[in-house]
Amino acid sequence: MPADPETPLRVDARRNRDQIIAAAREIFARQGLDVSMEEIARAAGVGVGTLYRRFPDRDALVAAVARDNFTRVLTEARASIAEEPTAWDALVRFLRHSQELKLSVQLAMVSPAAASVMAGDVLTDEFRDALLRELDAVVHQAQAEGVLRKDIDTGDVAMLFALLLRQLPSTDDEVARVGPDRCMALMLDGLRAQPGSPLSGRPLTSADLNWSAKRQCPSA
Amino acid sequence: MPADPETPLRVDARRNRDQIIAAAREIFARQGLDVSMEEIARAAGVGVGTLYRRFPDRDALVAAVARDNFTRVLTEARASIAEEPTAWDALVRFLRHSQELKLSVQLAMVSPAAASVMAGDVLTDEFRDALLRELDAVVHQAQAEGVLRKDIDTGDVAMLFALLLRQLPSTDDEVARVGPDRCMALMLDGLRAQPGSPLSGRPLTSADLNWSAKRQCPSA
Amino acid sequence: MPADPETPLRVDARRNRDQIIAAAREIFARQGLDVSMEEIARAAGVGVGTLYRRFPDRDALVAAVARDNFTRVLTEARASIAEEPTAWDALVRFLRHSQELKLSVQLAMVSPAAASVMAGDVLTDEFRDALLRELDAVVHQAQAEGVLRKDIDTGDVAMLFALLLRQLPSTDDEVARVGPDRCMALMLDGLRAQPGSPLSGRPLTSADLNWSAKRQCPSA
Amino acid sequence: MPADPETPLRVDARRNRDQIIAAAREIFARQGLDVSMEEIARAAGVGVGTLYRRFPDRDALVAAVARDNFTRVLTEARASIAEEPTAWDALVRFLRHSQELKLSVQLAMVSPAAASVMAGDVLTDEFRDALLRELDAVVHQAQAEGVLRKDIDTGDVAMLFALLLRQLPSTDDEVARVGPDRCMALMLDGLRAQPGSPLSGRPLTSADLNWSAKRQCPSA
DNA sequence: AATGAATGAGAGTTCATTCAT
DNA sequence: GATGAATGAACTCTCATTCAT
Repeated sequence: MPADPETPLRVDARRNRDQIIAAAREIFARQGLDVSMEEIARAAGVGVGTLYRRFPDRDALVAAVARDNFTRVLTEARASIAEEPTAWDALVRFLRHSQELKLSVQLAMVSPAAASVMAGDVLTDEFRDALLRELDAVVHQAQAEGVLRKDIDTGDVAMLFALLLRQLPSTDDEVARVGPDRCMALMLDGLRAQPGSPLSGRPLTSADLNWSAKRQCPSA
Repeated sequence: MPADPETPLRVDARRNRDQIIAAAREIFARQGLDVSMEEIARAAGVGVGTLYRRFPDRDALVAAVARDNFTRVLTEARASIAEEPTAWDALVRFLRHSQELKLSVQLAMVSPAAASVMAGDVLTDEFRDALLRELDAVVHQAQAEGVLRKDIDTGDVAMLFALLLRQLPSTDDEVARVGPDRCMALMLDGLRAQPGSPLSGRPLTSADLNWSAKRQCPSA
Repeated sequence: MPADPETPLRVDARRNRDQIIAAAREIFARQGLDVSMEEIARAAGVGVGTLYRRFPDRDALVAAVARDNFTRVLTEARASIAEEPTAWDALVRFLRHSQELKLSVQLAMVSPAAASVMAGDVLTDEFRDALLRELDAVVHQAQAEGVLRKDIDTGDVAMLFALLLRQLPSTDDEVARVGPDRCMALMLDGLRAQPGSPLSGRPLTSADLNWSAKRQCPSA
Repeated sequence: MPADPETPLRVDARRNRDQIIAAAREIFARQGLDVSMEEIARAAGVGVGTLYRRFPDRDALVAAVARDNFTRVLTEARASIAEEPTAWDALVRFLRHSQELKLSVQLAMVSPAAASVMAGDVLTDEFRDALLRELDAVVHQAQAEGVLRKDIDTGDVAMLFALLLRQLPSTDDEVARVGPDRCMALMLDGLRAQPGSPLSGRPLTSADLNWSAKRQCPSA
């Protein structure tokens, strides 16, 4: 019993943990959150008992999957910024690549059930803050570059971006493939519009995005 | 003994039925489909038994709520077309007003669970087809008006529109109020962009949107 | 509200009552006791409310059906005795004709659920006693006639007879038609056997058949 | 993960399974099939969950109890044949001992509800066929021995025998004890009658007893 | 008096979680 | 440490019975 939470897990335990998260991510993405623990354990090739040894309850597993995904998104965001020549390019690449993460990220932010799970999770908050800091920088710089319209702020971009992070209603294969790309391109054109049409309210900043905080729904 | 389904319900039965659908719509919108029948019945002010007398099972209730909403959307679409001076205005008003229906419409098209319930429902198919016909007309006319970009088609508009029909991650009140409006305005600017940035694939038509048709997922 | 239970029902009420009993008899015979009140009411062409006005609860209906059948059996028993030349012939005819009543009579005596319903019902007791009195006479006289073996009594005959009052496992049509007849003939040969094989215990009299009395199963 | 159904159960699981079947047999015999799963679980000393882990649903439990009993009957039939000096003695012993199994066997063949559960069950069919083969041999040999009347066949014996496999209306203890024995003896005398009275139809063979086969009743 | 709508207790079944092996 | 068996609360749905129309 490692009293110290920092104590790294034994290799096999670590492997189990990873397998479970991977399996859960896959299944959550494919079928939504409504899966039994039994099924996740089976997909991960372990018994339920093992699953529960790693994650005290269902919510802990969901949170872990969500955290895992935030990390991936953050990593990708940083890579985009580091490797692309302009902030606008970084933003585009980030959005485009995050498409790949769509299936999993949506769970972390979209499902009301998942959201309530994440409420108040410290690690999640940190990740989100870090992500928003990066995004802030890109957005403001893209505006300085003159490509991104000036009457918006990071919050607006993030919201638009969040919309894309949902699975579209399934259609046939071709549409499923190009549809999201086309939507994104249309959105990017909207973000680039100069002059755009007047927007109601004020630019929404990253501070306006206290996602999932102050949640009160007790049951969901 | 009204064996005939056409036989109108008794007034009180009718009232109950309406209350149930209203309550279900409200709750589904707020908490998603994952609500117990008990809870819906309570919200509607009736007993579970009554709920089940009206709707043979959970799916029947979901389907009824969905159909109810399709009707509302269709009505609003037609009103927009009839009353607005230009097709573009009609499109904008439709999208804007459908915002109000957002909470409920999403159930009909977005949730995979709901989608599987609707699969093969004749009435739903009719509503969808009627809706797409109206949308087709508006879109093409708006392009003729020169406002809507030419490299897209009804399917693209509908997809973008469908994205908005999701509940945004809840934030504080002000953001929740203006956020969707701003997103929509940005999207509209994207749809209006002339010239827009190049889009991948070909314009998606209304025929590409065989939502929920030919579904085979056995489990969902 | 007729304070006097003797007050005859109005003609239409009477007709309803009869229709309900007839419908219930039919359905009970065909599908067993496990039928909803709704279904019985529908088969009788009345609403549930009417059914409940006539029979205060489910058990009362079952009891009424049972009593109705006892009456029929008793009538047939008396007719057999009156019209047949020998007691043995009367017995045979009675058993053979009661075959026709089988489907319904079994409910009154066979199903444990029904039995518990009948427990302590005064009218049922009277009918049964009357029936046994008739049977006693026939049995003893048939013994006096020298046809029926002497080492048995009415209780034995009744038990054997009760066995036949069950629906045989369904087979194909031909078997279903002749099977019961053959069984009965074999039983009659057993009853006629002179000398028969030794029987354990003592002859069972009609007094030994306190069917369904002193029942204690509370739930069934 | 025993995907293989052959994998033997863990000892404790096995013990629970047996307890459940035993409890179910007892209760079914006493009160009929109309018992709640809760009650069966309680009688077996386990939770409902355990019951459902072992038997996916109510029908599976009924089927398991039935199969268990067919095995017992078959075993007894074979022992009778092996150990008794004549076929007639084997038949008598079999019938007499199967009396003990009466309470449970009736479930397998008598209740219409149970019958529909067993329809198409392969194991049940095998057991029944094996049982009828044994019975065929005994019956024909007993006829060769000159004890059993010649105008009947296995089907007739089985039908008569099946009648006994029902619970008699309960009476007082003494009668309940000797009653079935006396009935059986009377039946045996009927089977032995030489010459017996003429029987309608033709001898029913074991092939006539396609119990519960080709069932099509969808509701029962 | 008749009808059928409403009710709610209870049955079958699932699944998150605990615990013996 | 891992496993999967056991548990029981919760959910969906049915039906005997009551009550407004």
